[in-house]
Amino acid sequence: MKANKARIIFHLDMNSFYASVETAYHPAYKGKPLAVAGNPEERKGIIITSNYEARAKGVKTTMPIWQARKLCPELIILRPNFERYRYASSEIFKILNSITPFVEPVSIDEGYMDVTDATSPSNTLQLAEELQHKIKRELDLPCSIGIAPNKFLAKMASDMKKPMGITILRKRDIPMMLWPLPVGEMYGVGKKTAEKLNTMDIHTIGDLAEADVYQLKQLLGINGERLKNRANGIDLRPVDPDAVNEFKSIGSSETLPVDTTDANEIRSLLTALAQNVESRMKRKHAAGRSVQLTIRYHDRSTITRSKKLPNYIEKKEDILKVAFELFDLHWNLEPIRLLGVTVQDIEEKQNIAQQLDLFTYKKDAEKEKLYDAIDKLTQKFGKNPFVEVKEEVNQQPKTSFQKDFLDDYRK
DNA sequence: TCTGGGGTCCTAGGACCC
DNA sequence: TCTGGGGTCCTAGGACCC
Repeated sequence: MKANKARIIFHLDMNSFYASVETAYHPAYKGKPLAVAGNPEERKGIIITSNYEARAKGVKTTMPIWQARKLCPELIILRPNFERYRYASSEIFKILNSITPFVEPVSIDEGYMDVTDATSPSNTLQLAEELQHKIKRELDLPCSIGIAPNKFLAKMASDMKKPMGITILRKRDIPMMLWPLPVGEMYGVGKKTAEKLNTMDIHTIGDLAEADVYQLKQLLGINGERLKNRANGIDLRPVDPDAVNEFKSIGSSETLPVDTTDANEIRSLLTALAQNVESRMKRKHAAGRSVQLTIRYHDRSTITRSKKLPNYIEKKEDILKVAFELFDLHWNLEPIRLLGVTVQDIEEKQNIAQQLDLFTYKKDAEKEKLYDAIDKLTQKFGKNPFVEVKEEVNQQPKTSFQKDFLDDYRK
């Protein structure tokens, strides 16, 4: 990236994605109010996505189904079909990648592209139109595209015209297009932050742009400064195609059909959650060093309890052992609404091969071999690299001496 | 008659070490 | 008889986003 060249960033946002995919599969639903929702027999029966016809009747995401039906009796409600959405998503990103390798997926239905070197400024709008039409033509899916010199402005721009909109937001457009918006509509400002900003008499993005940075930092910490910069159109984050692979946690949670205190039910749900986490970790060739348990009680109060482990783990049994341990330690015996299991501090296995090789196979023969090696190397180097931890070798090399030892041991 | 499930990032306090 | 200051790691919770 040439430093002096202004970037051209696209933010592409699929319009009511799940609902649009369903309509593409069932053309007969076109033009009718439609929503994708969980099981209406259970309380997870809430609206996940609705199309524009349904939104016009007041149907909104997270609304319970019974409420949506009241607002819109003719609403077509479908169960989610995630394989379908994942497949559509991968087809979309194939199209984006055919234009430039600088594509950063942010979620299943949204991504950034750095097209600086894939187009010239005079052809940018045409490129966006072609892209939008191609996705519509080939997949029958509508999207909106924001075009701007950075990610934040592109994100705000893609939100301005929906569905099937294309919006250009240049630096010079900021005072007219961005500043009049309520501060709560800014990406990164939720309900709580908006309330806090209101106490500083900041109501629009323009107010935020000229607010005192020290006061903002007092109110919001480091985020205060960042938000002020964004409001002024400053955002230097690069489009990072690898970001999608740098996940840090994998978790699974589920709301029970009814609150429970039944030990068997709890055990079997935790087992299923651990199983789910294991298989997704396997798919991503990952292992993790920390397990977190989430308990949501009948009154929706939620606690999280976690434990950092000496080793990377990947197996269901290992995850489950820690989850049960945390559960026994922290459950207050109140009825439970939701349980969750998450593995954190995740690494791809190829990056932790050394530790897995050396430290998780430490049992028995492997351990003997290791101790022999330590003895031998202690003589060779004149000191024991693990002098303080000989009985507990489950740790990463910290000193260059320990690292040398590992390198030598692996030969 | 209510509010899912998947994530990321930041903050703050306590333990521990120097 | 009293007790600094900095740094890192771990844990829990909160805010936000899709």
